[in-house]
Amino acid sequence: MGDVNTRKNSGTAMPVRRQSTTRRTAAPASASERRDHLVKLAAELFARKGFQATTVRQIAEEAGILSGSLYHHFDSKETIVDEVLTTFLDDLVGRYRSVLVEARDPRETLSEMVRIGFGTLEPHRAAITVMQNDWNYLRSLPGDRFDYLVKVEEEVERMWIEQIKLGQANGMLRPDVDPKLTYRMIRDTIWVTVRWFRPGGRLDTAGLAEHYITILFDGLATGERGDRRT
Amino acid sequence: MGDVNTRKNSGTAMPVRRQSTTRRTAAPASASERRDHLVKLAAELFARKGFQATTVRQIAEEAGILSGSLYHHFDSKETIVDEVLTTFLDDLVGRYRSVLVEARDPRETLSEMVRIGFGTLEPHRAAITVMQNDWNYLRSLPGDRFDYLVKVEEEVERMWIEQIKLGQANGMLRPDVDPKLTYRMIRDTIWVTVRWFRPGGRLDTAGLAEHYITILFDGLATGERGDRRT
DNA sequence: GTCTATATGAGGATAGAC
DNA sequence: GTCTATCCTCATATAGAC
Repeated sequence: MGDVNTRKNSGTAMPVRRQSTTRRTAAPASASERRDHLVKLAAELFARKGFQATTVRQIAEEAGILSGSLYHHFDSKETIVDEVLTTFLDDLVGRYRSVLVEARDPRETLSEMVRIGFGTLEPHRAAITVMQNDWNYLRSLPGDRFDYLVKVEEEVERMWIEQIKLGQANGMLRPDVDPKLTYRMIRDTIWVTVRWFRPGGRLDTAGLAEHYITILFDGLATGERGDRRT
Repeated sequence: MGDVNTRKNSGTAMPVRRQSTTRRTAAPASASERRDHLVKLAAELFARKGFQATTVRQIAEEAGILSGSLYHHFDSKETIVDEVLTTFLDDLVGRYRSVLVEARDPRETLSEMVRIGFGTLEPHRAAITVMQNDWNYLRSLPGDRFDYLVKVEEEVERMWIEQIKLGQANGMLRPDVDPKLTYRMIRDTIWVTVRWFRPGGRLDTAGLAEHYITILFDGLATGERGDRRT
């Protein structure tokens, strides 16, 4: 104990930050890279088997070391999953923000946000999976370590809902849908895709995004209520 | 061991059945009821904490007995979760089938299927949650015990896709969306709702269903591409 | 930075008394 | 049908040598 271990939870309110590790002197970088590599390996295992079902022994084995050695890099298994999630969330929120500062019309902004969501699927597949499957469990752990999950979630929700309301206010979106409910459906639809999305399938994430945007804005119906069967 | 324990996995191909317990003689029914009650308690815990994070001791405690006593009713923790899931899936598939035999126009049938999905949210909230969160883990267990999850999943997928294709064939649904992809989006949107749906909120499940059906068929857009910003 | 060795605890499951 | 008592395994984490 007492090593390079805990890299996070220095913040309090705005939890999404980090990524630029605050490198002290002219550090060798390899330490950080090694750590990142371990986190990646762990993330894959967490995604495949679930956080709890993944043992530190398995993580170590994957890295070609013994479980005890892992504790030179991390002070606990929780710290690892913590880093998996914050890395993803930092990236996600950063992307959202950069779209929002450009402030186009709400429909275009919302489409862009959908594209961002699907766009994170590939680089952050493991993290998203962990978030989906282990959210409840992590939130149920004693302590406030994973409170930031809810914080980030709330910030993202505000971003989406604001755009939806803007769209309704200027007449581009139908006024009779509930903004919050609509947001949740969009959100869920995007993230849950990690369950079945595999790179190299018929559609890439960009294709997925456009497909979804089409249905979302224009609906499945053609307008015809006819039935000519054939 | 060697009791009333294993109640399932007698079948091979068509996995969804059971519920009518094949009561041998004129059994007291309370045995079955007791068992069902225990399954319900366990389901709630599984849903809240995750299958693995839930210990048999917790389940027993919830029931006011000791963990050893649980093994009078079930031969393993897996058997319990198994029963949680099959109970739900039996009901779900049964409901789908009864809609499909009535064969109305595809749009109406699809709407009805959406209603069914949301309709299971309340009675089967715990089971659906478990299925969402622990699917990967259960599937990763050694043995073929949970293979039926995939079997049922495939059957349900066929039902949906057939209706979507019918709708496209007779001109009611836009032909330029991918049926399988569309099905998945619908499916995911419905089930993932268990994450946040709580009975007694602003909308009941029927309201949720109508809200979603509206968006799904008619889309979010009004047609106007204008911006009057008020 | 990794190893060996091990503390420490918890979990699933069993046997047999009541 | 439940309890007591307990087995066995496997988990996270630690201490200190190399």
